[in-house]
Amino acid sequence: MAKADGEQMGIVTALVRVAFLVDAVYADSAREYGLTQQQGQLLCVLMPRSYGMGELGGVLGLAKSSLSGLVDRTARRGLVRRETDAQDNRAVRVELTPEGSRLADEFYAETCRRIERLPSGLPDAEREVLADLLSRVVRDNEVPPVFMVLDEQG
Amino acid sequence: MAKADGEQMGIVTALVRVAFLVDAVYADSAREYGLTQQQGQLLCVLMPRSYGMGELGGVLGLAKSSLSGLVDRTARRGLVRRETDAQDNRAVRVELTPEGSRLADEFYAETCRRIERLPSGLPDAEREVLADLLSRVVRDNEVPPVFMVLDEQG
DNA sequence: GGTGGATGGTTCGTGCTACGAACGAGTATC
DNA sequence: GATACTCGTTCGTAGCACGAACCATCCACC
Repeated sequence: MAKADGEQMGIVTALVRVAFLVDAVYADSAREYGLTQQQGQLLCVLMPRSYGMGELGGVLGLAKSSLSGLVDRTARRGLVRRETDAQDNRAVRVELTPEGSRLADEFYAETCRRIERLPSGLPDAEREVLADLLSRVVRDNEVPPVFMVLDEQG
Repeated sequence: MAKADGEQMGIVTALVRVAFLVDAVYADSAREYGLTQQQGQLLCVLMPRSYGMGELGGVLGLAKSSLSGLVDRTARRGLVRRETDAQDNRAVRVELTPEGSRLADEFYAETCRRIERLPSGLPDAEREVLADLLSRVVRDNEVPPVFMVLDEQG
């Protein structure tokens, strides 16, 4: 059943291609702030609060050693720091530095502007439907909070 | 306006989190076939036809040097090969080997199965709406064919 | 209190991946 | 024939991924 403006792709192809698109926009936005995609992602996750390494690894889907490296490199940039956990001397909590928080805010805001443009060809009502359907997919699949909901900011 | 099962996130957050989800599933699927995400992506792009390096770089969004490296590593695996372009001796065309084609088919089929499960919590009608809306976002943003539409296969 | 297992995180080794600059071979234009 | 441009590779560099091994700390059990 071809649509007027070309054959419709299935849900699978549409999801993969949209993911590719979002990744590209996200990576371009990060690059503007001198960040890699992974560093940007780390900063975004840390915006609401600090995380332990175990939980952070779970959210980002990274092996422990990968996360140690990512935190090392980002800490070396002065954007995050490790604090000893008062309740468990084995653990550390990772949090944004003031510089990291400032950069995260700017990166997050700019990334929101860019991502927001992607569905701008849809009428408002359809964009609302899209947001609802995608939100339910996110919830059904228990996607971790890799990007803040807009009103979560301080 | 909170939904019954939690506050709805905006379109931006939903898009980013869905992309994160799809990426994770795609990477897991690739790993099952001994592929990295980028190698899997390369194989998928090459399924319909061969590509020149310039065009391939454009589709995948990679620098020329990055693509040379990716093709090198994948060729070393015996999954792709370079052919001299008959019309331009500077150029090469990259195509799947028989082994690469076989692996690409399996990887693609399995990835389709896994991605197809993601929106399975939605009723059929809503999934159809989601496919339509996402397809339009893909078209509006001129996303390159990084993943085949299902009926394109031979 | 001592012991053993589990947990939290780091280091190491290895390979993949990204980019810009520079380069060589081939093509197109004058 | 000379020059500019194109195509793709190589080089140098840095980031990033994982599993194995390790060390320090915590907790349960005796």
